[in-house]
Amino acid sequence: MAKDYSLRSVKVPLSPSERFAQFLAAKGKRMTRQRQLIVEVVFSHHDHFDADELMEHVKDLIARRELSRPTIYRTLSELTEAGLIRKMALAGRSVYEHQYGYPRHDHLHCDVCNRLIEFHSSQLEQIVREVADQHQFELNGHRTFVTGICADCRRRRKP
Amino acid sequence: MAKDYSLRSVKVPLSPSERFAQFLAAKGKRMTRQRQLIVEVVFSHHDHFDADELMEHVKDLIARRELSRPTIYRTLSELTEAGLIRKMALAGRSVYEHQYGYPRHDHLHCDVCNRLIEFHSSQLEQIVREVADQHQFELNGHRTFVTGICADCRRRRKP
DNA sequence: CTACTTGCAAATCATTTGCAGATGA
DNA sequence: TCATCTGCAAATGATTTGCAAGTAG
Repeated sequence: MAKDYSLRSVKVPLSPSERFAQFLAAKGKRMTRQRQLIVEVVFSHHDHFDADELMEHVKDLIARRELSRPTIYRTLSELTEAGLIRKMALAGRSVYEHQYGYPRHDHLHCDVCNRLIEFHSSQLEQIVREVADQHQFELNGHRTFVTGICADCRRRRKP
Repeated sequence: MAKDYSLRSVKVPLSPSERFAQFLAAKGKRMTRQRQLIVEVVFSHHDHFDADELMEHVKDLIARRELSRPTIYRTLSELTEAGLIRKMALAGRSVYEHQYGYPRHDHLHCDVCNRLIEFHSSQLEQIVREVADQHQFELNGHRTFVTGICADCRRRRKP
């Protein structure tokens, strides 16, 4: 079920769910049926998603009350805390993406179709390092969103 | 009442309130006492702020019911639409900053004290142009947030 | 005049929390 | 066993909306 990966994945020693189990154990927390399920769904395809989109993927389970909204929100927080996924604030709601096993990157955001396109630039990273340095800033990371209109939407607009 | 401006301002033909009046007129809208007041408060000092902080600046007016929360929200949207201010999603809530009469810039965000520090890098802008180009993306703008720990907080931590 | 605005109260919307029963180590 | 979970229902908190009364042009 290969998707349109714009960046390659990175080899990791543990699967996301193993890595999550490890994180939970270190915190005295447990790997439950629900948490297991959520990691698997989240990592079953590379995509940007929000809580509602994830909800959509498991709506039958929710209907069967084998999973609930609060648990999804709770688990997304834990996955974020564990560094498996990354949370970003985009137009009101929270959007998540894979972080574990996936290289650092930034985003192009299409104002028309709302799509997020990934890119990586080591020059950009270099500049960020320099700027942090100039401000005696202890660098943790950065996020760049480039906004505009994607190639597809441009074509669609000017036929 | 000079603040710690990290970037210079830019000459503009109209004051923010004049510019706003013009925008409103073009839309068949009116310059009211409340809208006038809000532009003035917003542009009375250069700062990043959210709706609540603005509320705080005018709490006496709200108490006297010369102004209300909904009007503040409504006006912030209009100011954003008019391009006078810029809205950014930061940790849950919306944060605003001046755009009119103020040069483009990006931000360093301190994870400890939450402060936003502005910087400008034409190299960064150049890279963004190149990336957009490579993706046949019609560039509108970009936002970069560099996260980490600011100089003050580092000093405070390691004495 | 009269369409645009405002404050108020109530509605939204996404997300969070308290709690009693269920369950993983 | 029993502390950690879960689903439920209700709470939150920021922002938005419907509406009757006020006001700018």
